[in-house]
Amino acid sequence: MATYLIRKLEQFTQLSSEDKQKLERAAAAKVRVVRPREDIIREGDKPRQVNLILDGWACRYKVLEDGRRQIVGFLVPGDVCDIRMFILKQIDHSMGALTPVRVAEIPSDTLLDVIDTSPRLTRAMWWNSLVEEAISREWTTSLGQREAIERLSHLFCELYFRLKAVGLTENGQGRKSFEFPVTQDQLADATGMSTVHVNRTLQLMREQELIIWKGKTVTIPDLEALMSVAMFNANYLHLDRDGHELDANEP
Amino acid sequence: MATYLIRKLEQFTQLSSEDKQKLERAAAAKVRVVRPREDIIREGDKPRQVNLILDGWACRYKVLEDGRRQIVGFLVPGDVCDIRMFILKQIDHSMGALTPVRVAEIPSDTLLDVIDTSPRLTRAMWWNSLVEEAISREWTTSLGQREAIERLSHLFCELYFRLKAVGLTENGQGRKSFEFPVTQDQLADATGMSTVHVNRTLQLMREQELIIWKGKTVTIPDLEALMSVAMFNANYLHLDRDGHELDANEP
DNA sequence: CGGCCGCTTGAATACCGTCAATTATAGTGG
DNA sequence: CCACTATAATTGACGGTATTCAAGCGGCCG
Repeated sequence: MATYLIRKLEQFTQLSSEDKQKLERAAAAKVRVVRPREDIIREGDKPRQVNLILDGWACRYKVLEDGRRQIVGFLVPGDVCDIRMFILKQIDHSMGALTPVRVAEIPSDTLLDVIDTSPRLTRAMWWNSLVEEAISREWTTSLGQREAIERLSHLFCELYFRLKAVGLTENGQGRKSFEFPVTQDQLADATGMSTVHVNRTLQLMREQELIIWKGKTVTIPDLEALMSVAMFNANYLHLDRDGHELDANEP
Repeated sequence: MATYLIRKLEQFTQLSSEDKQKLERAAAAKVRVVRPREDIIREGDKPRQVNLILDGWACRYKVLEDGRRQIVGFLVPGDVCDIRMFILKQIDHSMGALTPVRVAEIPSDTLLDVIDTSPRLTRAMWWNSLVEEAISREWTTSLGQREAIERLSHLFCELYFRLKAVGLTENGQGRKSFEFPVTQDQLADATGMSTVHVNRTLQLMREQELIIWKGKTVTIPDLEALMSVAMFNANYLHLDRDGHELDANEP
């Protein structure tokens, strides 16, 4: 159940089988299914438990008084939505399902117990938080400095690397692809662009063979080229096993 | 020395005198002075210790390959730059001084000891991280959805509330003010606008009496009005003592 | 097969960026 | 104390990127 989370954390350090079992047990407790367009949790709610995305896509978003909406991050399998947020009276942003989503509802205490009794897991979860913060800063940078085509390219790069880390990409004859069940409207809300401009920029990207997007599958024919357009530097995702000295010593 | 940090944390929960002494002792260890335009820490560096801003203004920023720069957050007295970042091989963004800055260099272990031996401080520092993340999301929202005048207004609101929390604002006859030693160039880098447009938007804001900016002092004649233009909702800063049930029981 | 949702297109326009030059302010040294 | 210099703020003109509005197309699902 917690396979994706485990895979992700192992980008930082190799977990022990005990670590993994603990996570599996915690995640197996209670599973909720959220339908597309429904919220997993809504701004103003009192946080109750930790939500772990088992399957499907969701997003974090904020809504302004006048209805303008900004998606501030995508949530994919393995993402933990709101660890430690239970200390707040109310949550400050919403999380909504983009596809049918299976969410593990883990009592905060349970998860903290699991994490805090293993120094390795403690560090791995710190790492996870640090990466999330870095992603958020990168979004700010994209929205502030990158123009349309760079911004979209950067987002596709981010998602490719994140999905690769949890094993949700394919790699056929050098062309990398992944499921991308997001509409152009949602892409517009995420990049701070109008839908029309997203559409036109995507056409440009297809012409330049930066991406192929058919149905719900995105293919990247030439990752180097896409990264170059995006000025993408993967360092901020910290996928190079920064915590290898903590690796569990198992066969 | 750690006065501002203590004041900030007490927006979440009342600390005990022991908590405060521990923080004071940790922050007194080693103090470094960084001059304007110098970096406190640079992207790619190996994080060595935790940096606490004692005095002065700094910012977090990212630089793209072609030199474009985005400021992704302001750092003011009481802000902790990089707690827990020492587990990473290299840091993913830079922090630069905007004014002369006094920084307390706290060994990571020292700070973790202090924090982890007091459940109250543990929670208070969680809260601090959650607020920083929320601020980052709000910047993304501003850059994505708010137009120029709203964006600048929102930033002034954020800074007013943050500075008020650490006691760095004045309140003369209903007009709120604070030191704001930031140039229009830097403001442009922070809001993702050109300097020219920042300048013109500020003129507009002065005409509408949303702000008065003389020398290095910003005055807000009518906070309600500014908040309204910015569509500012202070909830995300969580300044309403969410952790009051942890309050230390002291006179 | 009809309807809805998402994608696409065109035209007009607004917002904001760039370039380049000028004015103001502050810090420095004679 | 004042000239000198660097930095910061301001202005005008122009162009480009992106938004808005509105309409048409197309595929998927009941």
